[in-house]
Amino acid sequence: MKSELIKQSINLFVEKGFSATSIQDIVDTIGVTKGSFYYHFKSKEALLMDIHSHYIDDLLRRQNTILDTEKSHKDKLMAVVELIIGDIEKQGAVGRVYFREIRHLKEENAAIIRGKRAAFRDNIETLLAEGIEANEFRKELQPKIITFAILGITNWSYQWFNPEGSLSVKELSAMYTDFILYGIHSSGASN
Amino acid sequence: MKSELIKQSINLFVEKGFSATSIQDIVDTIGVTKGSFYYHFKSKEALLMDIHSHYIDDLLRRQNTILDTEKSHKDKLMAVVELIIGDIEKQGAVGRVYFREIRHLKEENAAIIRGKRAAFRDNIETLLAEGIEANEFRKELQPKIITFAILGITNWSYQWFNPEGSLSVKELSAMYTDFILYGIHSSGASN
Amino acid sequence: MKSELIKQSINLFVEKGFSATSIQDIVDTIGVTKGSFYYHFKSKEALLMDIHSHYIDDLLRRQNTILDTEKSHKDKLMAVVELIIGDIEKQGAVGRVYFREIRHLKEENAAIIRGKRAAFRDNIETLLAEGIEANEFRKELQPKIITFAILGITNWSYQWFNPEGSLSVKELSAMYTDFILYGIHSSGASN
Amino acid sequence: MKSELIKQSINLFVEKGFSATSIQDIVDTIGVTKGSFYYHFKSKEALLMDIHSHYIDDLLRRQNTILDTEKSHKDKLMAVVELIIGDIEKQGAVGRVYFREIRHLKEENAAIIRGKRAAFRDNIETLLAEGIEANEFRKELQPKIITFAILGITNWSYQWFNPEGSLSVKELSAMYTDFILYGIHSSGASN
DNA sequence: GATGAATGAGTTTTCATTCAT
DNA sequence: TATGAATGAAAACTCATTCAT
Repeated sequence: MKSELIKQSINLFVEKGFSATSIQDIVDTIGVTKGSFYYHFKSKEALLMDIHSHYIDDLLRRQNTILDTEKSHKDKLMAVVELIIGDIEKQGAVGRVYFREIRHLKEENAAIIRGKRAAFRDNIETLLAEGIEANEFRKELQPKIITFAILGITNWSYQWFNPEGSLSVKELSAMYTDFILYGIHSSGASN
Repeated sequence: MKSELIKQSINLFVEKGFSATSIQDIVDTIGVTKGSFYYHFKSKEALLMDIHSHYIDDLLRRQNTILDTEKSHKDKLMAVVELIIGDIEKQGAVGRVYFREIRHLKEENAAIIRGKRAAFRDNIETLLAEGIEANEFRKELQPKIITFAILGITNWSYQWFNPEGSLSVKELSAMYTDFILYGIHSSGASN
Repeated sequence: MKSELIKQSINLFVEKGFSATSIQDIVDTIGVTKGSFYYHFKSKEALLMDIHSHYIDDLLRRQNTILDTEKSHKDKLMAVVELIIGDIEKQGAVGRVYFREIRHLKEENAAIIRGKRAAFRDNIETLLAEGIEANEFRKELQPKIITFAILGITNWSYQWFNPEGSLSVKELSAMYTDFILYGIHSSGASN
Repeated sequence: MKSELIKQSINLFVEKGFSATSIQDIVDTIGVTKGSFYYHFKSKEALLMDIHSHYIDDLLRRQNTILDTEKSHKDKLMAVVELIIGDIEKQGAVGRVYFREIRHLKEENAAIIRGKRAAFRDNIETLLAEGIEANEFRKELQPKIITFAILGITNWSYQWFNPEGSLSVKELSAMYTDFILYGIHSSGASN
């Protein structure tokens, strides 16, 4: 029931936004009462924090697995891009909430999430820096800025990409990987 | 006074979000009463629409100037990237509202804005398609998808880039242009 | 209208207690809406503070007048006792709220009221001390403790005394003055 | 466990008031669940009634012992004053609840408690009347009113007296007995 | 142009109580 | 005896909007 509340609230948050979604809206979708909601969550903000925590924790765990498993820096980067974009299929809605609603967490919680977001970003930045060192990526790149560019590409796709359309998640990942790589690869040649 | 209301509301919308900002919050910052607000705006949503309209109209106008003025497709693309990123300096706050709060427009108005957004996007898509045709860009690219990638890079920068930091708007534009070009340019070589 | 809200809320607070009285209860008695209440008061606690402030400020002002006007310490004390008890007639309800509900003020406000209560008490204590000095009252008394005893007598009367019964406010004051005096007067003889 | 619930609830009622204390607050202090509470008490009001009943029954029993044991009316009165004030030490918290929260009993129970309060008061009134008859106290006193004065003195002390301060319960009783006596005693002379 | 007062519908949250296990 | 989950009613408070002046 708690997980049902989370699931439905995510859909509503995507559709109407966090502030514009009322507890009443949420409980109505599964036919329980507001009291029930507050049995499971201390507050509306606590629910939002729950959503954010689970999402980024899961993402970080899988990112670490990739970094431990893949061999070349290029492969690592490709896998991370696929990780983010691949999620649109199963967790697109959560992702949209995650990218959009962090400002409705109270400062204390926002700081925790921002810390984890930074860790996720730092992992990419380090990956780029090491790839440059290893001559896999272009020397003149600034890892920090390129990291933001890559995240812009992947994260923005949550705003427009419909995985049920004619383009699959796999195909989009491939295109974006190609786009990113042949901008940062030390040789400028395409495949 | 109307423009003062717009200016202050933009700041508040950035800080707290549209839903979480009350008319009272807005009028308090300039020391007038709610009645005054309703003399100038029909509703809270009308104010939001006003902000959206001016922003996208201005952007479209400048984009068209670029498309009419610049020569090569490469130069056109570079200028459009600079247009978006350069705006962070003077209109960063409006941009953040524009990217974030469209879902609080009523459907009728949202449709208008979505139309103009699509026009802005289509212009880039067309530019890419023509660039491919003209052999300036790689043949195998899908203009529509690459457009989203480019917009991801530029629009996402509104979320993190601080133009008062050590990196200037000019420098960021240059880096991103380079990053984009040498991923889409038919020759893979960097400058 | 603001004063009407205060008046009715006092009656309800006496009857049901502060916590058990809802804003709805209050506004219902004068047929306005909750919104109106919150236009005039920032919160329920602010209303309670308003009641407390006015009551004690008025009391202190009148106590000071007495201390400045009356001649002997005995007369001053009698007048203060009459002040407190006499108020039951016109402000009995406010007094009952004042004595009972201070713990529902937020700490910040409670401290202010406690300060003024202490001032009122200190004035009596000083009066007693000076009366002892002047040989009007018994030497062995501890002014501080006797002050509490006197306040106990007068304040407790708000809990049981009905000024519309067979005993008038004047008569009660006289009885209590007599009771107090011939316990503290240096001669133990009654009149 | 039942007695533990009573003990902790008394502390909370003193601190926050009956209405402002939730069942959750109570059970949290001893680490059980609300269900447990309702195994032991039919309702929140039943708990309050339990507290009131035990307190006044105990007080009445001890008052009767005093009335049966002590010889002179003066001694009886002194012992009753000591009884009330002495309780601040061991049962100060219950007393504060008892004086303050009677209005949260349902009418049926409030009537029972009011009856017992009246009995306690009547015993003092009778004691005074007999003392007057026996020439121990002043003829012109109205026993009923003086009873309220005495109760005012003693009961009010629950609002300010800290038995852990520099003044002991014994000392306070002595002072108040002296204060009361040499106001009502037929001879006006102090000890 | 601007204000002050009011509204009504809605918001988040609390809480005494119940009950199957 | 005790718990965990749920309820329903009500609480305090907010807020976009209106309107007479």
